[in-house]
Amino acid sequence: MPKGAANKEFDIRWKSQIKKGLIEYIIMLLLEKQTFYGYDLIDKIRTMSHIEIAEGTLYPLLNRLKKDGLVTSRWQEMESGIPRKYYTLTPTGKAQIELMNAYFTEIGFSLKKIKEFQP
Amino acid sequence: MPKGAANKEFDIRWKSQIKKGLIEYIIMLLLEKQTFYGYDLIDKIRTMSHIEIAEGTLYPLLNRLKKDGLVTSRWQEMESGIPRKYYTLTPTGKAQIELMNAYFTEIGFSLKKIKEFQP
DNA sequence: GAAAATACCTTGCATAACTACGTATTTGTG
DNA sequence: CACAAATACGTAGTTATGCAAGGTATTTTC
Repeated sequence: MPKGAANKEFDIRWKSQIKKGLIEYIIMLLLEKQTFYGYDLIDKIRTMSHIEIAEGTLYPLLNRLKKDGLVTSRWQEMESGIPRKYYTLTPTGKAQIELMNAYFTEIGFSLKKIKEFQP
Repeated sequence: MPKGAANKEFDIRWKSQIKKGLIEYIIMLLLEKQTFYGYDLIDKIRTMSHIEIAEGTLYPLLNRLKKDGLVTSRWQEMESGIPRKYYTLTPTGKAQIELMNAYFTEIGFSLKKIKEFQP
C-alpha cells in the first residue's frame, strides 16, 4: 500500500479523458441490441456502468454518429409525454462496431502483457 | 457479417480518442516496473501493444505527470550517445495507479455486462 | 399551481493527441 | 569523408471530445 495519496485533480481529468471514445463505443454496443432515445441512453448507461454522461456530451455525440452514417434517427410521438428521438444502428455502424470490438480486444491483450511484464 | 463498410475517417478519429488517458495509464504501468527514458517508452509501447505514440504526445505528457507529482526525472549522461532523461514513479504516482487499475476493472465489468445485455 | 422530472438542444471552455517543426549528437553507408 | 538515418530531447498550433451552464417545452407529482 503506497503512502502517498493520489492526485485528486489529476484523477478527475484522467477519468474524463478515458471516457473519450469509450462513451461512443458503449452507446453503439447498446444500439446494436435495440433502439434507444437519448435521455434513456444516459439512464441505461448510468445503471449498467456507473458512468455518468452529461446531456451536453450525449446529444452532440448522437448527431456526430448520424452525420457519419453510423446511426439513423426518427421522431416518435408518444400517446402521453414528450416526443422522443429514437436511434438505430446502420449497417455501417454495425461494421464499425466490429472494428471497435477488435481494437478493444487488442488493448485488453496489450494491457495484460504490460501488467505481466517483468524487467 | 454486415454488408456496409465501416466509416474510415470515423475509425481514425475514434482510435485517437480512445488513446486519451490510455497512454498515460500504460506509461505509468511501465514506470511502476522500472525507470524508462522517453524515447525508449515509445519503442517499448510500440513493441508491446502496437500503439504508436508521437513524440509530440509523449514529451508534453511526461511533463504533465511531473508537474502533477506522479513522476520525477533525472538526466543521465551516457558514456557514448545523447544524454537521456529517466523517469521514476513517485508514491503519489503509485497511489494513482491503484485508482486507475480499479477504474479499468470497473470498465471491464461494465463492458462485459453491456455486451451480455439482452433486451 | 409550483416544483420536479422528462426530453430535446446549444455555446464556450479545458484537455490531450497529433502534425510539423526545431536542436544536437551519434551511427551507418556509399 | 560526407551525408543520411537514427537517437534523444523539445515546442507551437490544430483538432476533437467531454463537460458545465445555459436554454425550451411538456408532463407528472405534491
